[in-house]
Amino acid sequence: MLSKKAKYALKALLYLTKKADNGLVLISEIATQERIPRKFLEAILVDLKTQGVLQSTRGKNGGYTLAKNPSQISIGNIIRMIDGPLAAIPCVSHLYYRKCDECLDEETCEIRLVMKKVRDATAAILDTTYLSDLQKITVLLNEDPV
Amino acid sequence: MLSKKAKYALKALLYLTKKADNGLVLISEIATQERIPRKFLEAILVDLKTQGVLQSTRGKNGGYTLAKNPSQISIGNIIRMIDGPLAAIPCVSHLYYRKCDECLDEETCEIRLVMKKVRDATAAILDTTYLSDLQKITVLLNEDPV
DNA sequence: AGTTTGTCTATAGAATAAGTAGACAAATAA
DNA sequence: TTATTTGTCTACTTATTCTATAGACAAACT
Repeated sequence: MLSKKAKYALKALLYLTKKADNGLVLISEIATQERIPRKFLEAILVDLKTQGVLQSTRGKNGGYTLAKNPSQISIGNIIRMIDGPLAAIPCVSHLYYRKCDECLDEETCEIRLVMKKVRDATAAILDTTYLSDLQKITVLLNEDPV
Repeated sequence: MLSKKAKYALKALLYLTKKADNGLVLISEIATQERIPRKFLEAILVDLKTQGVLQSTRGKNGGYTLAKNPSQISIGNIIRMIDGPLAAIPCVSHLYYRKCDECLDEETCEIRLVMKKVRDATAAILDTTYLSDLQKITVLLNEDPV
């Protein structure tokens, strides 16, 4: 399961993608619009800033904005930043590989084989879907039929 | 992440698949061979029995065995029995559907769209892979080259 | 100097995961 | 019938992670 934290991160980034041309956006605006607990969101945004996807300024007229082009921020990486590995078991993760505790022989582990397939299928989707792609979808859905 | 419980369940079922022709298998044998805490495994097996994939008898010469053909028990359903939905967010689950708390409009939710793709890709793999398929893999790997 | 807005540190409460203990019930065997 | 073996049930405990909140602090602007 995706944590609420990761979901909030995605919502916030999507919101900032929408508002990308309007300059800085207040934490409290994002919180209200996306129904995210303010203080919780605060921590998430600081995290995303540290990871390099967000920029911020303090004081009057301050706020948050994307630090990169939305076409360079993949959904896969956002989830990794917050929740860690996409893989369901550590031994098939690419970036967070870890041996499973009880596993005797990784090479012949059947569970590993299926889970690797699942991880690869998941990564194939999430690592090729960017904020900009999702943004387009909303734009399309919001367009009034001619 | 797959819970340890689900992983233990898979390991136990795979072990029983291997031993399917040898009649009943003791909990303690599975626990030792697969390095699973005995008491914890006990609870898992009772669970799997309730769900209809295992049979058991008590007393001398008792133990556990599969209640169905390994070609009828999919990895997807085993995981569902123990961990619940395969989907990363409740609103894209088929069997455990639930509206997301903060979601204003499910129809236009971009996160939902990507996560649905991921869920479908995952289910496509896990619901078409059966214990018998994984069993074959081990058999192949264990065969000595001619 | 005052106001606005993000930042940092600490903590708390709830839920879930992981594991343990011990009495109990059924099947078999002596 | 009694003893032994093996699964079952109930109740905890412990640890970890998730979700969220409070409040002091720091920078930017007016």
